[in-house]
Amino acid sequence: MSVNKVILVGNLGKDPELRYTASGTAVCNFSIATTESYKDRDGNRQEKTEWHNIVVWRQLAEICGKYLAKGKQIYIEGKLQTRKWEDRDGNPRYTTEIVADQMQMLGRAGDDNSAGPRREPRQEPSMNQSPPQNNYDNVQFNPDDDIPF
Amino acid sequence: MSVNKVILVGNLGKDPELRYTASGTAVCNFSIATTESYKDRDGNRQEKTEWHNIVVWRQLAEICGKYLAKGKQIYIEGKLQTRKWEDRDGNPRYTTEIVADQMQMLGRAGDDNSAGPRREPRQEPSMNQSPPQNNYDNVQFNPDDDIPF
Amino acid sequence: MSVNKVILVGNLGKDPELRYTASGTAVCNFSIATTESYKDRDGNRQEKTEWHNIVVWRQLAEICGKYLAKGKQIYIEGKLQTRKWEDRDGNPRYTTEIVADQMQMLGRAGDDNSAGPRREPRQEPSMNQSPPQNNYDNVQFNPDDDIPF
Amino acid sequence: MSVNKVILVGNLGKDPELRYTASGTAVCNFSIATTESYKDRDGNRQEKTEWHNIVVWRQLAEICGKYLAKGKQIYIEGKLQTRKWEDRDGNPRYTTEIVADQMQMLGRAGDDNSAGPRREPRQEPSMNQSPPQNNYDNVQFNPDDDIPF
DNA sequence: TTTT
DNA sequence: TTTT
Repeated sequence: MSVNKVILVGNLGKDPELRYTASGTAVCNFSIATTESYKDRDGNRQEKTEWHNIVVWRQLAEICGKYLAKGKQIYIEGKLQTRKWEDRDGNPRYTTEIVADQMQMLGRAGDDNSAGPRREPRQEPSMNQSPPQNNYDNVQFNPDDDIPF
Repeated sequence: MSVNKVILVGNLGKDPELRYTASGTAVCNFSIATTESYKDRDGNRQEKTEWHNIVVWRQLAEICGKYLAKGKQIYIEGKLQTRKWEDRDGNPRYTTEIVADQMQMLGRAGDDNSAGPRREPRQEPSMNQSPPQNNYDNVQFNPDDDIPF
Repeated sequence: MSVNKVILVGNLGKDPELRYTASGTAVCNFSIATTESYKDRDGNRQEKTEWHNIVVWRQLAEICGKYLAKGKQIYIEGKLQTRKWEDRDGNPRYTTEIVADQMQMLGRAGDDNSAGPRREPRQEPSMNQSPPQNNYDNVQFNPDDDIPF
Repeated sequence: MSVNKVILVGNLGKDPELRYTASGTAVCNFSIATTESYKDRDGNRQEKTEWHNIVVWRQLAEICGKYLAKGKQIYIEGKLQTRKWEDRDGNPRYTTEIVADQMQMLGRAGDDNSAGPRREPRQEPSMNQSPPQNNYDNVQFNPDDDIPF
């Protein structure tokens, strides 16, 4: 009885990060920027950029890790999810992410947005970054789990 | 060159809060829940509820303040916006909200989702709540501003 | 490299029609109305209703046949598809439908939009209707086919 | 109490056609293709292309007429509308179009999807084409009308 | 053909 | 941190 849907078209700010949970499930993180232009009260054109944290799981994670790169323009469809975590002082903190289940690379073949792997899919060495980076180490997925979030 | 769109169908967790900026612009805040059901690894049906903070401005804010109420099911369309604020220790904190520009009340006349004002639009007494409540007092809008965010 | 998405919230004009292809694949057809209100040049409020033909396949078709009914308000997500057929004079004709892959019943339990089967899922006796009714008799699906359209 | 929304990312099949109603309102028509790939029952990758007729009004029509061209990849957001017309034998016919209110050119500067006017906005000489081309000649709009469809 |  |  509910709908939770996000649709974004934007550009990656950095290369995506592909990782694996302890049980071997692929997860890919990256952020994309959307920019809105508007006129301020003086009639001058201004821009406002919004950054969105994207999480992708399983097969689509592998594809994102393999084909996406900094600067690429993509279409993302997914759902909003707010994740709770604790900062170093044990205080509760919340981070909102888009859990994407569809991704389309935009632009046409021949430009930087063309198909074809950009590089060897690079697995990130570790996950010691401070939040909002998720640490999935303590998540005990089976690789074939139908992960519900 | 970008798209930032959120579509939600969910139910209000509380009555909406209608306020006005110092310059008289109406702003309405409320949160809605979306619930997803899935089967866990034991095959049992589980539910996961997500809460979304909604912000509405100007005329639509007045409508939301007047017609929405706790429990009502609505359709929301808007954009994602992450707002930065400081906690009491001066640390940067971020809250993600949906700035809605379309709202539809769902359900049919005769149920609790019917049309007709639920009450006198209630203006909240103050805005001294802790974040993620936005404090718009220091925002100097003109009422007719084309507020860009 | 493309996106084809339709999102509708509207009411069924009639009970849905559930059928099966020769190979046993369930297909459900119904139409929903969306209504837009606007002001004409005299400032009078006018309404314009749009009718949308919905097609649903397989498991979701069974659900729609079982739970939907005339008047119910639903959320539909799917894709646009234009189907070519021939009228009685052999002229080519085109009908645009929404092939839905997600459906949500709206409203809350207790009203007419509540859950629970409305009746025995009724299979339509035949398909001798004139277009835009699709005649799937000559479609040779295997029940488990991953029907691509 | 309803929602009627279409979201497309696709490529123009031809240059857009910019026209004006008798009262001077700009209207732009073009079609875009979306392509879906799937595997047939033999496991072979197949493609299915869908064509969508787009109608844009007023200021956005001028922009589309000026900047869009055959082959360009765009994002379109709008609503479904089925228009009734009569064929030469006086039989009723129906054409479904997307009335777009948002358009974004995709891809990055430097490729064929770059910004900058492609040519002088070309006004089509006449509108004697057979349907589904709309003939707006008998529509009596005032240029500033808030055209409701 | 629905609904408000 | 992107892009225009």
